[in-house]
Amino acid sequence: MVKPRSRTKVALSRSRGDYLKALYVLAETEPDVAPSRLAARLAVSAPSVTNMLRRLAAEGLVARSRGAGARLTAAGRHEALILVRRHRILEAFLVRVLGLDWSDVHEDAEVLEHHVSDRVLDALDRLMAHPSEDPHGHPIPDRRGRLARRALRPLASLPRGARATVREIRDRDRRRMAAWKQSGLVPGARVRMCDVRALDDVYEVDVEGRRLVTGSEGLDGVLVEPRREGAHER
Amino acid sequence: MVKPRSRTKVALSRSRGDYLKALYVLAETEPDVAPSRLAARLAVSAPSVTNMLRRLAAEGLVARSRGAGARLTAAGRHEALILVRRHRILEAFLVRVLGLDWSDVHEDAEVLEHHVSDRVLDALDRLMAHPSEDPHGHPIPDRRGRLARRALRPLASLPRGARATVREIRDRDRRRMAAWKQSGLVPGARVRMCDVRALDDVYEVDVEGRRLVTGSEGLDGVLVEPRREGAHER
DNA sequence: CTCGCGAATTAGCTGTAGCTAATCACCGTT
DNA sequence: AACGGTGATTAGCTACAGCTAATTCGCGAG
Repeated sequence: MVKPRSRTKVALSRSRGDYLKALYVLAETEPDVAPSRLAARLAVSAPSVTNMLRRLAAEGLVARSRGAGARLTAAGRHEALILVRRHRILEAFLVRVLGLDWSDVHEDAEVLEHHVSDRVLDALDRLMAHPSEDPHGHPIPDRRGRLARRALRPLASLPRGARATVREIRDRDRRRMAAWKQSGLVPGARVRMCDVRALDDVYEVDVEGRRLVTGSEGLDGVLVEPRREGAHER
Repeated sequence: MVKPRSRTKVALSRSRGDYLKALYVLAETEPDVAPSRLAARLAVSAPSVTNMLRRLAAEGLVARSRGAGARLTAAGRHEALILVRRHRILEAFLVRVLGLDWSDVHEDAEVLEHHVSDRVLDALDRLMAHPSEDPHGHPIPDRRGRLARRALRPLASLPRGARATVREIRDRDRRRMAAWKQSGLVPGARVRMCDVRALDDVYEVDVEGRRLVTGSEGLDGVLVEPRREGAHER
């Protein structure tokens, strides 16, 4: 097909981008990403990972030190963030403009992020007046790939009685996402941790007035920003 | 990568779709499309065309009779029309919603038509209240691939003094398209053929009150619908 | 210090879709 | 009827990105 130029600004292939994004995401929990983790996340075989990492390393996008997995270089991280930006702008568009379901737009954005031109992306961004967050509450990196960093904590980590506001929903499974949406756990929702029984792994959370009782697994991926006591009660 | 299943509804690859669309368009001037014409239009080599036609024939999308070029089967024509529908809906979106330039959206639509899901396409269509034409005046096939056929004629074929309304702008070159836009030759524009000097290949056309003098080449691709004399003067 | 296990890598294939170079086929002249 | 030229096809390669099977590496246990 067409020749994908070397160093120049010619947009990576679908696969390359997916690897970079996965490296970016997985690096959050562990900076050195093992090939096996990449293979699992991308649903490809281990040899495929080895191969692709070799290519990406040759292009200066990832660094590999023997025995210590792979990590993004500055250039690689930049590429990843550009893709994250595209993804989130697209998700915002799909939900806010096209009215598609919040919990269901990931796949479409995943495909389109690799194919939409900068011109179209900018137009989408403009149409929405440059949103700062996607529909799941994730901040959108700016045009240069800079990301506002926020101090959020898992909902399950709130002490009994604490109030907070849901800020981000992190998950790749639309079924769980749909369930959260159902129970009101959406960005902006105000919550209060009513009861924590860590031994039984049971959490009782007040979500905008409705009572949610669930195990910690059912809260995994919901990030909140604690609210001061005495702030305006809803 | 992923396995592109056989007969089932799994959307053709980028290349396959491009061949089908080219066959569809080229068949308008000559039903049997010679491989060389395909090669020229798609900017690929002759052997590549032979190869791809073999594959498409094996899938029942094109028919090849020795010595007589290729033509779409009913199935192939349907696929082509579905792509045409996607393309035109996308162009309409890019212009009407995103405000991109009329003469400049072809390339983006060309890429996106292969990657947008039906769900998103339908949402775009809905957002625009199911447009019947794209920004160049081309009718949009319906969901089943049926296309309203219209009787239009080339602007250059109008006799001296005839009045008409521009309906379609057919061209793949954005420079020419931009030039037409500049001179007012856009779908809906009312024109009158003031003078034809066929020998010198000079045409003088009144476009919404402005005088345009050009050779026939400068009008090629502008299709009009003649207006009755005595219809309401502008 | 060696063994074995699991993770990583190498070897070698598959499929898509492009390419060039070489060959073949048909058609109109002479 | 033979010849040449245009255009189509075959042969054989390249690149990407995946795969399985086989091999190697590194590290902890004995």
